[in-house]
Amino acid sequence: MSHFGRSGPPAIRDSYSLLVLNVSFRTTADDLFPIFERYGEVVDIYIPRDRRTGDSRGFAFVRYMFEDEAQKAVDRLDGRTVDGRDITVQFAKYGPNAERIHKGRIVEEIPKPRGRSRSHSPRRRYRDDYRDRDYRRRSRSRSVERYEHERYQERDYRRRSHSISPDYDRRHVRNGRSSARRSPSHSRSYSPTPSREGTPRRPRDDRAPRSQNPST
DNA sequence: GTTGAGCGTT
Repeated sequence: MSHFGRSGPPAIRDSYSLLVLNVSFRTTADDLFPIFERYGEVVDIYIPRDRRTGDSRGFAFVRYMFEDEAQKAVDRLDGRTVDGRDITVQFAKYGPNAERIHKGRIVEEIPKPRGRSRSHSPRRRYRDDYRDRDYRRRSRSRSVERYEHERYQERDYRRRSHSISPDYDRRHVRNGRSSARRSPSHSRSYSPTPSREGTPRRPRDDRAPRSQNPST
């Protein structure tokens, strides 16, 4: 019983999740199993891996059945040296579901949030406070900028990946420009994304200025 | 052969 996740992840609601950071890139679940298993019964261990390379991202998730064992593992394994690197063990959380997760485990269940409790709306206060700082505009603006930047980098990266050397190719075109004309038909096939020709260069520019209605 | 803040299912 060394392979976890092969048979599918166990019940999350019945297990505590621990996040192990700063682990080696070559560290596997089998390596962490005997280490975490000593402090409690590990129900599942999962290590996210890159879809491109297939290597581990450097962190893993370990699930315990009881919080006592999980807490002990965090206190014992946190800061411990594994595979030559000092790992960081702490309780994990499921992103947006973190609200329902406490100490890596779901503490509250929200089956039907339909009931609108006007008397109980503590979250609304946070929203108001967030808006008061006017950070939403700045935050979104910056996020968009970063997103555009990442997209550009990804596109450029793929293009370069297609060619061995962009400089060489560019210089080659300068000298042997007729070479490209020699095979115009093949030039089409070399296009990685032929559909991009008909794609507008500024999609967000078309919907931004005209359709913008801040006050409704 | 490399890297190092983070939050998860092929």
